[in-house]
Amino acid sequence: MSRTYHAREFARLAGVTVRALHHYDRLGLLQPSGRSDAGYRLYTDRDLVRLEEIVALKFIGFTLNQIQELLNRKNIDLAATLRQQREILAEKRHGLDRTLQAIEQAEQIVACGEAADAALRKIIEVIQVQNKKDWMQKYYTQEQLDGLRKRWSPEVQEQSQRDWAELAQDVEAAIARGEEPSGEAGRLIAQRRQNLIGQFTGGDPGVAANLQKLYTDEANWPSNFKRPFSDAVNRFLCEATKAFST
Amino acid sequence: MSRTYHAREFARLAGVTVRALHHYDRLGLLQPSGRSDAGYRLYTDRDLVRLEEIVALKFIGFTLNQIQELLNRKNIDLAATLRQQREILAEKRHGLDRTLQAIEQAEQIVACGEAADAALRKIIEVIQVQNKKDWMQKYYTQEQLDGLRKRWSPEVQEQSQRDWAELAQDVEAAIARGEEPSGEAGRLIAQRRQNLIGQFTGGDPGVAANLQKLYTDEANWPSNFKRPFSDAVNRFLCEATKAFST
DNA sequence: TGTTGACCCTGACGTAACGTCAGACCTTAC
DNA sequence: GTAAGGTCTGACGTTACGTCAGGGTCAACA
Repeated sequence: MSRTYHAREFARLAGVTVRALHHYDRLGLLQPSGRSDAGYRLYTDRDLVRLEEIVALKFIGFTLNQIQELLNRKNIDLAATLRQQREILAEKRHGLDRTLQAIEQAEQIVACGEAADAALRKIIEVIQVQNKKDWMQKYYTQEQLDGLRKRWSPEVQEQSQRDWAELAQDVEAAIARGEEPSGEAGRLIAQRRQNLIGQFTGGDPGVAANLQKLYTDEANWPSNFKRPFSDAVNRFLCEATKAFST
Repeated sequence: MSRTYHAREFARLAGVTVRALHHYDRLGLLQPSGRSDAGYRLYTDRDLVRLEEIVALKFIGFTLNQIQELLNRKNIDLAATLRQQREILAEKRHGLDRTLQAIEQAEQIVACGEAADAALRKIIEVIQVQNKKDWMQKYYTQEQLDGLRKRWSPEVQEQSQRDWAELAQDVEAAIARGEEPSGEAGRLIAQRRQNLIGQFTGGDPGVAANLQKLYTDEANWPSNFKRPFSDAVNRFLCEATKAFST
């Protein structure tokens, strides 16, 4: 009843190649039930079941090593395995989405008639922004991130970027005019800084604390992370804040 | 003005490793502008521009070989390049989506308390269905596929599958009773077949013609494509159709 | 001057999952 | 007997580097 198959026929049953069968054989992942006198591999229906399991697990993204472990250890928790694999693939898809966004933004720039290197720079920027995001997320709890996402729409974000840039300019101007951080100009600037930070934290002291932690941890910043202010501006801001912290 | 960088420093500027720089050097993808007396690689700001281009192109999914071609050939059509790459990535994401769906269906089966192999078989089934879809799509034009998608909801599809299965059973019964394809039973069956095909084609003669082409092209069917009817049923259907084709 | 520690070099091997020869053997049909 | 088609093993190629291993360089410090 249980007939045997030669390599080619058996391979076609599961939609793989003969060479793949050789490969699985050498790995010990699927060894044929027997050999003919001439040394030909002879597979059976039981082998087919195993091969189909292998194909299925490979399809959902496991490596051959993982499959070997899964199939050897007898009582696999398939539910957990599937969930874990689903999460990994979902993460991958998320990464693809972000890459696609980067390309789309670059295409926009090309469409606007900009030069090629401007578009490539845009991609680099998107990469860096995303790296930055990933890295910053480590500093906040999941709830804080959820709150931030609600509060921090792209428009708000852009406005905030402009506000900070303007603040930086004004600080430079103040320094150029020889103002002291402890003077009236310093007070105004410290206040504006307070407001901007408040906008970001949304009044949440936990977020504020973590922002502080992130900011003072400069030693651990990723290398290609550009610092927001020049040293001089930074010092002025610090001094002003110290002088007028309520 | 234009200072030079040693490997480590230069690598950090673009967020890559020293070993990657060695690699790009050997490939000729990015050769340092100079070497120190001791043989150390010396990179310049111009090298940095190139490295950043490389990183950007790599990020959006090009291989190093492709990048080399792109950067060497001077006037790249970046717009076309980006579009093409976007399409490739979109296709990849689509594949991921389908894999995720397969996992979710398998999880459902596990959640229903079924055994592990039932879940894995489900995955295999999903793979085969998708392969089948991909393969069948080659036989229809884009417009025909659009029309089919509208007409062919999952429910309709399931109903159709049941109808075909029922028809096959009735044919087997007719054969068992010794009925002739040219008899009254054959006429009824030929009519039911006509109706089912009409349901699929939606009356579109182009779709009907391509379905016919697909069906008669059995020699080219993928190997793991299971044929819908047994030979006997198939023959009966053919004869009946021939006898009563209007 | 010698030494330490931080860099740098090249070359060779490893990775994952097979594909692609190359050289040799088996089977079967005409 | 031979020609066609299937099978075997072994070796190298693929991608983008990581990881040693063995050996040189540079700056500072004792």
